[in-house]
Amino acid sequence: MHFGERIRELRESQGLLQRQLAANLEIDTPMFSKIERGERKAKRDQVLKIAGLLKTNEQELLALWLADQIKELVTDEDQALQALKIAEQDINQANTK
Amino acid sequence: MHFGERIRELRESQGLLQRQLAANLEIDTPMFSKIERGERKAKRDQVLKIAGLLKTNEQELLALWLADQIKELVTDEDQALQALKIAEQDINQANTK
DNA sequence: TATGACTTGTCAATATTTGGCTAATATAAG
DNA sequence: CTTATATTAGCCAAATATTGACAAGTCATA
Repeated sequence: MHFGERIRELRESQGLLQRQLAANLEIDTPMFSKIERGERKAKRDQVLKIAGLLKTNEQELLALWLADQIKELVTDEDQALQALKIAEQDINQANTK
Repeated sequence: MHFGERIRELRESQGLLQRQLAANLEIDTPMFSKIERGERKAKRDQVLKIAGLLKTNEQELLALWLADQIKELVTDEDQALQALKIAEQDINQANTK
């Protein structure tokens, strides 16, 4: 489940149209469509606005949005999983220190 | 241990100078210095060249280089670890499918 | 002081990202 | 079949980020 899929689910379950959310984000409908399909990446502040508009958890959407970017970064890399492990260790290290 | 630290270790243990490696990469010494200190990010093909010049494992360096970028992407995000988990799951999913 | 290795700060060139526009497609109603 | 509305596709310009070069600085040592 990527970010776009999730916001589409939420949007449709609430009977909202792309153009309504797009208007609130001050972008046009084609751009919003691209974000939902994962063709374009939302900006961080757009994620927060979307969470507000869809009355959902900011944390969940931010996590999906970040995960999309991580996946994008490591796709086609043989060392993808190894790199994730290293990053995780380093972050944990930093947190406990 | 980030990418720059590792290549500095390797370079110094082999008695090489920044300007020697920089010349081989066709960048100037200040740029190489910045890469070692993590102030600038190497490009992927530079990572491979560096591995060759330092006679070391491409995989190890690529993993560190990717990990740096992942960390950069998620620093200051509360959902960093959660996002890493999601990305890991999705990648494993894709691999087994 | 003088030299060599490395670092810092700034700038221009380049590349990437973002968003808007127009047109195309799909779906549903009359 | 036509119309109306929603969504998607493709292209282009504006904004932003990245890359590398250059000049000047620090630091250590002879």
